[in-house]
Order: sequence, then C-alpha cells, then structure tokens
Amino acid sequence: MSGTLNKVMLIGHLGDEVKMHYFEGGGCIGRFPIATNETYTNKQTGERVTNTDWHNVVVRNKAAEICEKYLSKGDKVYVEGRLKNRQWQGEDGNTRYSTEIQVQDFTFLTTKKESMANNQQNGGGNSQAAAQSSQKPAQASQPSHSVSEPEDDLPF
Amino acid sequence: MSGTLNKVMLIGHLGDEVKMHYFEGGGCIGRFPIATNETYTNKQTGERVTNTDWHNVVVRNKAAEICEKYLSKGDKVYVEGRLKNRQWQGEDGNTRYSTEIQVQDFTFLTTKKESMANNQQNGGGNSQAAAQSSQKPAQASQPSHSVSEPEDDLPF
Amino acid sequence: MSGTLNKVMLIGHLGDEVKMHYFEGGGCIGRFPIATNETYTNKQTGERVTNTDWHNVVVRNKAAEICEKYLSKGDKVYVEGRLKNRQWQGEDGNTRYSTEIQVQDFTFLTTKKESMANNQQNGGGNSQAAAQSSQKPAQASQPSHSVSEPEDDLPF
Amino acid sequence: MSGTLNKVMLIGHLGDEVKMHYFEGGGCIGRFPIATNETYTNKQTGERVTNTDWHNVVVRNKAAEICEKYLSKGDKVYVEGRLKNRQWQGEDGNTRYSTEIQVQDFTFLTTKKESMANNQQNGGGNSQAAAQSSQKPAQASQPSHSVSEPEDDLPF
DNA sequence: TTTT
DNA sequence: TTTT
Repeated sequence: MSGTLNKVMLIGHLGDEVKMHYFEGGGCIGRFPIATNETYTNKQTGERVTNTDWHNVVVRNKAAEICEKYLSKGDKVYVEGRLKNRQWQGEDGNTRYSTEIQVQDFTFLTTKKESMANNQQNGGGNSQAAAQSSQKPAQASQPSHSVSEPEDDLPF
Repeated sequence: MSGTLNKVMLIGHLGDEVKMHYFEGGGCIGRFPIATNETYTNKQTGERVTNTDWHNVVVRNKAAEICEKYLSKGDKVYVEGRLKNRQWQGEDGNTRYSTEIQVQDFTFLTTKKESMANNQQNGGGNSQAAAQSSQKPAQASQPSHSVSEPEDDLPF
Repeated sequence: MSGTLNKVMLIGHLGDEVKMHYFEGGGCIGRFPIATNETYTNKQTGERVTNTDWHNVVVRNKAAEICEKYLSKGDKVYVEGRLKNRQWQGEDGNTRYSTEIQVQDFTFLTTKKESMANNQQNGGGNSQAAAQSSQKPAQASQPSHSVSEPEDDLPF
Repeated sequence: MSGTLNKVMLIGHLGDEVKMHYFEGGGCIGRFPIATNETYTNKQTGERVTNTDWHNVVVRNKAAEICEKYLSKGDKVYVEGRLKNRQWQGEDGNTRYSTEIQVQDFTFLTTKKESMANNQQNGGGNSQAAAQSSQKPAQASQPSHSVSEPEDDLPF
C-alpha cells in the first residue's frame, strides 16, 4: 500500500542541546531544534533580508544517544526524516499542534564535541558507518531501525 | 551566507480542491492538503497499522494557477518545497501556529482533469516543461520564480 | 567518519522488465532501466524539446523480488538510492564504466500487474509497509537491509 | 509533460579544483569531482571498510563563477542537481560514456577561500541568497537560471 | 582525486 | 534558540 513519499532534508544549526527522554521499556528519544536560513533581496527596498525557520527534530534510541553524545548547540548537521504532525493537550486544556521531523538518517557536518564523532547515522537502508565508539558495531549499523518502531507504546 | 538546506519532498493525494486567493497586486496563492501514509506492523499485535499525515501545501502565482487548473481532490502529486512555520492571530485572540510546505517544484502523477496536463512544474532551476497549454510558454517555464518572491508585501 | 551524502531520487518509467540474477549464497539482484524526461523550450527556435535520460537501477534481495513480482515495462515508479560507479572488463578486454542507482527505497506509482501491489518498499529506516503478500512480514519490513550488505562477496 | 523526477543530492569533498571552460557566446561551465564515502562493517571479517564514490559535477554560468571563486580542492559542499548521461567520441574513435550531475542548487559547507563566501546558490526556486559580492544582486538570485538553458548551442 |  |  501507500505509494506515497514523506521526506524532509535539512542542513542547519542546533539551536539548543539535545534533550533526552528515557522510557521504561528501555527506549529513548532525543529532541533538538534546527535552524535553517532563507535570504533574499527585498525588491522594493533592495535590502537583504534573512529569515530563520526552526524545525523540531526527533531522534530515537541508539541514534538519539549518538546525537546526544556528539552534538551540541551551534553544531551544523544534516538530517533526513519524515514530517509528522503531533497533537497533545496543553496544560490549559487546549489542543496543541506541532510538526516534527522524525529522523531516519543524519550526518554531522561540524561537531564541537569529541573528534572521532562524525558518523553517518543511517536509516538502515545503506551501509554507512555508525558510531565507531559503539560496543556493538554490528548492531550499531542499523541504529535507526529503532526509529521506525511502532509508536503506540510510547507515552508522548 | 546560509549554508543551510530546507527541503521537503512529498508524494501524496490531495485531500481537497485547490483553494485560490488573489491579491491586489496581481499575485495569487493556492492552498491544498496532501495526505501521505505510513504503514507498519505493530510488533505486539502483529496487525498492520496505517497512519495518515496531512500536509499544508502552498503554491504561488503561475504555479498556483496551473495547480488549480489541473489538480483536484484525490489526485496524486509530487511536491517539492520548503518547510515554513507560520503564526497568526486566531479569532479568539490566541496565537495559532501552522507548518506549511511552500512549493518550489511539482509534477502531476495523476490528474482527473484535462488530459495533457501532466507537466513538471519547475522551480526555475531546471529546464523541464511547464503547462503546454500555457499562453506564454517561455515564461511558464519558470513559473515558480514568483514562488521565491519576497513575502513582505503579501497580506497573509 | 563520512559526513557525506549520496542520494538519488527518481520518478520515471521502466524501459524494460526487471532482470533477476540469483547468487549461490541465496542472495539476488534485480536490474531495470528507468527513463526520466526533461523538457524545455529552445530559445532560438521556440520549439519544445524533450530529452530522455536512462538510469540503471539495481535492487537487491527481498526488494528485488518484490520489484520483479509487481513491476513491468512501462510502469511508473519512485526510486531512492545511492549513486555508484562500477567498472568491469568488457569482452574486448577494455574497461567499461557505468553508473548505477543502488536502490534503498521505492514506491510503486502505477503497476500493470496484480492489484494489491503498491507497497512502499523501505530502506529499513521507516515503518512503511512492505509486501503484504510476504510470508514473513516482520522481516519484510526491512527488505532493503540486504541492499546494504557488503558487496565484496557478490560476483558482479 | 513529464511527470518524472531526476534529482541528485550530494554532500562531499572536492577532489580537485574547479575547472572552467568559457564559450564564445559568453556562457561558461565549471567542472569538479566530488567524493562521497560509504562505510560499513564487513560481516565476514568484522573489519570496517570505506568505499569512495566519485561524482562528476557540472555547474554553469554565474553559478560556475561563484564555485570557481570560493571552492577549492578539499572543500565540503552540498550539491543538488540532475543526473545526465553524456557520450562523446574519444580520441581513439570509441564512444565514451559518462554520468554527470548538472547542478541546480548548492551551498558551501566549508571553504578555504575568502570568508564571506558561504552563499546558498539557488536553482531559482527559492529566495535564498546568492553571492553578496555580486555586482548584480537582483540577477544573482537566479544564477542557475542559466543552468537550465537549452544545451543545443553548447559545444560539449 | 577528497575527507575523517 | 543557531549560524554567517
């Protein structure tokens, strides 16, 4: 079924640190914002204008741990994933909506943290490197397998 | 400046007709929702689950007119563009947020309307065909040029 | 390591049937050509010109079998993968070069064969459906895992 | 017409300097190789293997000049474009084939040359910045317009 | 021929 | 909230 495509590709800078959430079953999730810029020349005034867009990025499990380990605020990263609309009840009882990028693949373009970090984190679909620092390299080569798990058991 | 990338690529079906808005300066905008599906097998229950994501697509000017002319509810389309977060004041005074895909390129994958429609609509960056039915083919080949205009003069 | 990206995305029609090759170890590979079109208006003459580009697509294992089962000449397909340059010795002793797209993900946009076919075939990185007709649905959801295998043991 | 998609996206390092060719009509073209890496763990031996793929990148006109000005060997760049197969007669009379990436968009991820360089070079489809150093900013914002010109008058 |  |  399906015959559809839902793909987002971003290159941008982290606006904040990776925030981790750990679940009882052992899974985890990391969240961080990425900024992309758009610059153009206003035709009326001739001045250059820069707009920033902020994107809510969500990474899971092994991939989340690698992001937390190597990425920090200000780092540049390539991120690939799916657009996902999420809604939840705000504290005031109103329904809130947000759009997230659920990461399937990423690669570090700069990192301020430890040096051997720049691993391509793959969506399982190609044979690129995962964290060499991993204890389980064989498994680490499909880290985002867990990204694709059913979400029905995750409390968020 | 910049060194960033903000790209979305969708293949999905229109959930509604293209809604046009015309501006005083002569510009226009078309909006329509696209559905993409995600299907997976719930590991606990073994049953197949399908989720639908809805995406707010925005097209401008010449490209909007072509979409309105050839696309209708249910049609399948490929759409490429930028993720853009927009906020506005709701009627209740609260700030509302939404995420849109601002189209830079598209191609029809099925259309129920007139037949010679399936044109690749390009972001100006490649030499693909625009609507052959256009009266101004030379211009029509860069229809989304107008998509990239400064937005500061547009009342939305 | 890495920090690189190698991605190709095509929507086009099959120029021929899927040709399968089976290996001793149990693996297999499918090959087929995809045509994409580029159309533009010649500025000198004002006439519309269409060029066709042919792409050599390679799919592996489970994914290859699904393609063979559901795709045939003329079908439209979305294909995503990596660009790979391959060289081999021609029968005349000269070195031959070709560029292939090694598929990581695909989705059928039309199929002439059996109807329940249109499955999104995923690179293992997202939770989309694989062939529902599969005997091993749990495994079938990472069909292109095998696409990412080391190639050093494959005689082609 | 069409309804097809032909898109390549690469992040990699330049293996050589940008080689320019100037044509009589005033147009020009720049060529350079980009390397992407693929790393995986050989399941048999457990060792990590890295393969490098080389891609022939072609940029035109204004965009080519910006690449030549700011990019040099070893720089990292994001490049987006079309796959194009080209054939020509070799000096030995044999037909040669090569596959090129015809650039529609790019952004510098590192540059060794002058500092204010990192401009997003756009395919005309979005409103990002072009070279601020340009004398003609308004025009420079669609530099790759020229990339999409008919090629029938270009001697290569 | 690049990079880590 | 990032970056140039």
